[in-house]
Amino acid sequence: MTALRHYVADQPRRAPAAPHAPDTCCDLCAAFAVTPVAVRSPFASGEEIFRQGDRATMVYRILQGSAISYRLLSDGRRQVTEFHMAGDFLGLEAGTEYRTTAEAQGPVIAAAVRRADLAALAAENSGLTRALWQMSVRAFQRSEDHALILGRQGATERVAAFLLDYTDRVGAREVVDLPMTRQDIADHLGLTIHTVSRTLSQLQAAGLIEARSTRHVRLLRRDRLEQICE
Amino acid sequence: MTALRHYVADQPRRAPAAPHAPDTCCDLCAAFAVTPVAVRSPFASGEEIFRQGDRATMVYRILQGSAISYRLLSDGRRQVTEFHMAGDFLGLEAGTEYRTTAEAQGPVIAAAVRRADLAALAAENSGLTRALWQMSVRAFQRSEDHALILGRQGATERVAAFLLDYTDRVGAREVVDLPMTRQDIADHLGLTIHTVSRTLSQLQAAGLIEARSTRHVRLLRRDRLEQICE
DNA sequence: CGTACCATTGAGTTTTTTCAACTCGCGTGG
DNA sequence: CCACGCGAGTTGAAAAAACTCAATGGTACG
Repeated sequence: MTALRHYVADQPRRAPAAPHAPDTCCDLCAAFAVTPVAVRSPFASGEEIFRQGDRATMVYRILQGSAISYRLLSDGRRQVTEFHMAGDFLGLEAGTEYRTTAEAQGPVIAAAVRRADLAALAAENSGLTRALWQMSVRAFQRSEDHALILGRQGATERVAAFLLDYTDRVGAREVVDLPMTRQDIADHLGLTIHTVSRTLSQLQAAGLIEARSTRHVRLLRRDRLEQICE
Repeated sequence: MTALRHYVADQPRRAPAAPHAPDTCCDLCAAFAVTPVAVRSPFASGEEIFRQGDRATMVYRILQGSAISYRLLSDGRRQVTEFHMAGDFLGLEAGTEYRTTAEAQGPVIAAAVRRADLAALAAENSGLTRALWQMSVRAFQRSEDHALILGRQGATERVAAFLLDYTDRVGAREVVDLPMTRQDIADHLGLTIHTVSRTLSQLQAAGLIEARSTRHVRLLRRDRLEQICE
């Protein structure tokens, strides 16, 4: 699996809207290259990478596949905080405990580093420290954007924003493969599966998107989708 | 532990006037003590401390008074991201631009430090760097908690969570002074002023709170409020 | 083929918003 | 001193948005 790690290790990722600058990634990527890596991967589809409330001992980087992070209320309501893809780091923002559960959405290959090792490295490497800080700031900014959507936008705006954000992050121009279920999208956008489905149907009826299958969407009128988000 | 009391789940509490935020604060506080401080304060009530989109040149620390941070959509919808009180830092979120507008809610006295100076200090002081990182992580965690509320909780749960969070943060036992308007609360919770008002009335009718005046609330049944938040 | 799971769609209900009226407290100026 | 007006807050009734319940459709997989 070391080989696999090299396979995606220095892939520069992420396009326009997602603020994932290459420079901040480098020192972290380097850390993943040099420190003793304890890999628990591959994770099976649906397997938990870590769980909300667990002691946060490891930081992961997804090399292949995608994952989903969520939090649960006691009555089962779920808030999906983020969809992760190859290149993303997981578990960085934690204090002593993971605040979300991270679950593989299909087979996932991930590299792992002990938080303690990362901390030790960071103590000597100011670039790494900076990178860690930057990652937290980015996560904060994404979360704040998300809160704005959840607090103040309607269903159509939420779905449009999701489609744009996700396509940007995977670097897709037009056709997107959505590895998550409608339920996952709903739990991310604070809606029900029904509202998401209806909204997608309406967007298609309006000619803004084309659903080639349930998991493949084509954005026909990106401009108008952006307009919807204001 | 499943989530609830999640609003500020494991935030360290802040004391009212003397915010001795333990480890993370000290180095930052020290930075405010030693660097050339360019104070623009006092800010008049309603005055903007900085504005969304401005180049982020300064970091502030509130010494007296309270402030509110918000973001605006193009059509005027507003999302209040945070209520700030004495001891809080503003503008740390560290892009090149401020992502929110911060506004004084009444006369505010604040200390200010140039971001550049802070960065220079951080380059030599690893404790400060760590503190900066910690602040970002905290902000992220608060924002994630907020997103959970906005995405998955109803009006009563939102208002209850707000009351509990705010009283905790000011360190109030029972009676809280709310320096913000109903509109501010509504824009924080993703509701309308009407729903906030109605919900507070219902909580009072149910005997969970007592509204001594519109800006003074007494929490009679903290246990049941916590229960509402699950 | 049949089963299981996901997704879509319709109908009715609940929650929240919108619209509108009215109250309250407070400061100003007659 | 009191009337007035203004901003903030409350409350009722109607409308809109999203949710729940229920049924149907589609696809993958054994």
